[in-house]
Amino acid sequence: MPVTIYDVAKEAGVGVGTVSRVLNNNPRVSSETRQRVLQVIERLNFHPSSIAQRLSLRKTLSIGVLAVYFTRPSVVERLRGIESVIADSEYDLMVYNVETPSRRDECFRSTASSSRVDGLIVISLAPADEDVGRWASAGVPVVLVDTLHPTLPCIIVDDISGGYKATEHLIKLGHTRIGFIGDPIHTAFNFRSSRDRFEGMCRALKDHGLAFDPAFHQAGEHGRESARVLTHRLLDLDDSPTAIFAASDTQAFGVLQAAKERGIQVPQELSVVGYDDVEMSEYLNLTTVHQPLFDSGLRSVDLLLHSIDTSDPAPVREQLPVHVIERSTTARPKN
Amino acid sequence: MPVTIYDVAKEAGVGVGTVSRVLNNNPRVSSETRQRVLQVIERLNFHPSSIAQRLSLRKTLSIGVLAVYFTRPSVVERLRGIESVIADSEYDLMVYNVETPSRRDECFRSTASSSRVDGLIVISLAPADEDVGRWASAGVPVVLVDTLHPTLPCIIVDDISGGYKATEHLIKLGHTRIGFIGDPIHTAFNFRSSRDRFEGMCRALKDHGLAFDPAFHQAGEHGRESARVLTHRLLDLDDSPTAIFAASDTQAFGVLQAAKERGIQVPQELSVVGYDDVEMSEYLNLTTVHQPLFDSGLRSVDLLLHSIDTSDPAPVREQLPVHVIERSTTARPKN
DNA sequence: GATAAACTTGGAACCGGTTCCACAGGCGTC
DNA sequence: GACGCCTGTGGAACCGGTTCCAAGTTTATC
Repeated sequence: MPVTIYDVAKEAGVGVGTVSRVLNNNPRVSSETRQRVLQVIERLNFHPSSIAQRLSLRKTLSIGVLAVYFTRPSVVERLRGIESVIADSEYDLMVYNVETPSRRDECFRSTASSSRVDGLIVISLAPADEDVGRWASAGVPVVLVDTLHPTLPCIIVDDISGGYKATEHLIKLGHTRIGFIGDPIHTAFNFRSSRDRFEGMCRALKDHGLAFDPAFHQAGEHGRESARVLTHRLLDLDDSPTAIFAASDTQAFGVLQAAKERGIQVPQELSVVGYDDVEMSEYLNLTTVHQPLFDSGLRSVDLLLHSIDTSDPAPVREQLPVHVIERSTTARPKN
Repeated sequence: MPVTIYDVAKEAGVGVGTVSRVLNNNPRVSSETRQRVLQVIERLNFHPSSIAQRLSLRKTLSIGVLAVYFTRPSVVERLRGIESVIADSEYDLMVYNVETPSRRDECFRSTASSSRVDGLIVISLAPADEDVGRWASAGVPVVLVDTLHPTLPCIIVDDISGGYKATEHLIKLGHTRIGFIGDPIHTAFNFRSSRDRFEGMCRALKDHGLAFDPAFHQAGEHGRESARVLTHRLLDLDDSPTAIFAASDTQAFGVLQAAKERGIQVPQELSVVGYDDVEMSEYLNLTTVHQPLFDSGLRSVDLLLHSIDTSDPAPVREQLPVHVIERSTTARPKN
């Protein structure tokens, strides 16, 4: 039987309004009364029911984060950025992990029904106009990370530019036959990062007057093992690439594995560039494209909190910088 | 201005009780009335306020997870196990990340104040009797993972046995000079896993009649870089170890790095065993002790849900099995 | 000493659900 | 036709806070 504000009021000989004012540091309470109430609160070990507060304030005091595959290193890093801001706020963090389209739809729907969350951050999932409409009519502010929608604030990195820079790095080293390993063009979640990185690669090739051999584009399920298999396919080609750009570090690790299995020296015989700069990349000395994952999470919460406070869903589009980190998996080609 | 149950009741020409009964599939409603109410709900696009439900039911419908360093691969894997069960339940998942003792204390306290969460899972953090008392008096069921308390249900792996098995594996290969790299004896969070793994190691040595050289015990801040430095210290010794057991895979990676820096061949000149079997270990062919991280999360939610439903906080102590996975970082010593 | 202004305070109404109680009406039984 | 039982329904009370309004008290002003 928990202690309520009424118990405190009766015990202190005051009204509930006064107790509430004390709880909320409202200055319109005499310091004498405040002291008395505080003592009773202490003595009865009273803690206000946060559920009742939420109902009364019509705020849920929680922020939802909707992530795909939240165990992937890049997502974890974003989550850490998000958590670091929320921990210092009055909000709680609710995590929804999505691994299937049906679960995604369910989450999109349930977060739009009123009073689940005060705000929502969606990572790497592209909502349909219909979903956006539901959130809008439920009055739930939403910020997107690593994905776009015309009417919502978005935090993105310029994947096209990232792909461009990675490729340019290889071209400047002297590579002309560059392979690509990425996600399938059409994924269940319609991810665009791998596509955009490839697009950036194509532009860089074109700008430097290089042709792209369609056989050099290999796509398969995201993951190390799949990338390993695809790499073997690339290296089986007659005029195989001297460098491979992988759409993620995880996939780059698969490339390195395949090279090792064939006894191919990296970087002497094959250069490899990844994308994300996850923690393990430094350890494995992988040349990769660094993107500010932690910061992307951080900024998304900033935007969201601002959007909640001002109910001003300015469709900001914030683009964070990327740059190539040169380590030891890239070098001039042998000849 | 959201639609409430009163709007629905008025529109359908029934009482609020009837609407509530329809919402909760209470059979004591004539099918004719039910149809009418459902139509109105559909037409007004009514979604019950989950906050109001929570207040009324006196349940928060959410489960808290309190984790230290939730970006560590081993913690992430546990979280994934937890999330997979909660996603199928009626509960929401609230994540609290702890990186400092003061944040830990704040979280311990806030989760104990009533009506924050219906249940709590604590990962790797040892609560004091005082904290346990607060949760008990607030009526919040708690399950511990990877840590112990006499009056709470706990999911643990037997770290002593894990350390024993890892060491025995090395001894059977013929190693007699085995180094250890682990966390400091006293950490801010009083982690016991590293200590226990070392304890298991000592027992294995003793059971096989081997002495342990105190200089072979190196402890430092958890992390790859620190482990790398400590490894150099071990290898600088006159009679340096032929094998090193690291208290975690992350630390084992640091050991491998130091060996590489010295041009020491693994496993020919140095055997290395890790602990956790995180995803990267398979890739790096690290011999390690596998512990069922995903399952530990899974089981903890099972126990917690049971505890919530029956309010029977049976202080179960469930111990999950561990075993050595032999890969290519261990071999017979050179001589 | 009358009046206004400022400061405190109590408590009803409200947030939006759930649940229990009372009651109406239909039906079967003796 | 008196009684009991079952089904369906309305609505008040309740969960535990916040907030607004009215009223009481004190202080300032002339």
